[in-house]
Amino acid sequence: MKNKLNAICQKLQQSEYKVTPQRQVILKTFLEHATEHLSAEEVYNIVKGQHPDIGLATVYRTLDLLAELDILTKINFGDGRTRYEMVQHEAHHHHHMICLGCGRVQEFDADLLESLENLLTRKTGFQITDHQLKFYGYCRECAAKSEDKSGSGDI
Amino acid sequence: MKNKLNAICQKLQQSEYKVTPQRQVILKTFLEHATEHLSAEEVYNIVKGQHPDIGLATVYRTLDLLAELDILTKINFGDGRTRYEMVQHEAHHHHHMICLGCGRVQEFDADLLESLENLLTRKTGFQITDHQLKFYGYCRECAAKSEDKSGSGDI
DNA sequence: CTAAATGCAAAATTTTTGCACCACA
DNA sequence: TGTGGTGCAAAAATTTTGCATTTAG
Repeated sequence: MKNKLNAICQKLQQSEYKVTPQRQVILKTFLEHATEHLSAEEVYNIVKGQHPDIGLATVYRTLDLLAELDILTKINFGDGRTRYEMVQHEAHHHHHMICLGCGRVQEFDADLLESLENLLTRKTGFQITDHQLKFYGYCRECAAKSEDKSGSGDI
Repeated sequence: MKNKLNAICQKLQQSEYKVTPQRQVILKTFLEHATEHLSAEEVYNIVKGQHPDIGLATVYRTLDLLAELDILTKINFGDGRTRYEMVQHEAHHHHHMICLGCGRVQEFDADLLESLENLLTRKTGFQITDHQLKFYGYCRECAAKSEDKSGSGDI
């Protein structure tokens, strides 16, 4: 974990950006919440614990910067705020299953898209650098609940 | 096209919603801009031509309603506003290729995800009702442009 | 030392809400 | 005719920006 933080700080320095304590704390937050998809405000609240007088604007600016540097990715689950997660370059592509019942977001891995990407590039000339796949539906628990009601659709 | 509008209006009536002129004009807008991905404000500006004293709030409320009824889908391309497009139940699932150079959004069809969905449901119990796949990269034109610069990465 | 980064507060944007009035069914 | 829908304006929520001050390199 420390390694990763250092690696990213080096990346910052090499890009002529300064490694400020604020930026470090924000990065640490993402490393320590690797499974979550934090919004700017959530990051802000977590970070205030370790760096009480940080400003929300700094959080926004840092998230923007880190996304620009391909250290974070923006994601949007449709809840009105932009969320961020660390890019895992080594790891397999992972995607999201968003439960329409309880709103929980599960992840799964899949590299099955690569052949599709190649096909698309051949057919359209579009050079793909990244993809994002989301499945919407109902998680096991919510699916079980709505079976009780044996309804034919929305409540 | 008229058929489709009528079908949707019936769906509204059956759900005990009223078919107001505002709702009709908004629906017509989506039928006439089938290839675009309109935001609330864009819809509002288009619709004001035919119904000058419509309110932006009504547009938001109508888009919400239509999304709830599964007539529209919300999409988010990361430009800070929610966009909408008509759901095409008969048609194949289509997805988006978003150019990071010029921002244009192309579409493509693919049903290749179905086997993946089945696998996931078997493994996780997650009942999938919909999916969304986005490819990010560079369209043919932008890819050609950046080849000139023969750069090794970001500018 | 100096350009970049920060904090604060104000502004800009997008979306939601309260309420009196209107109109579809 | 009555309830759901609408317009307006105000509020809420999220994100961006200007500027004086601080700080990393």
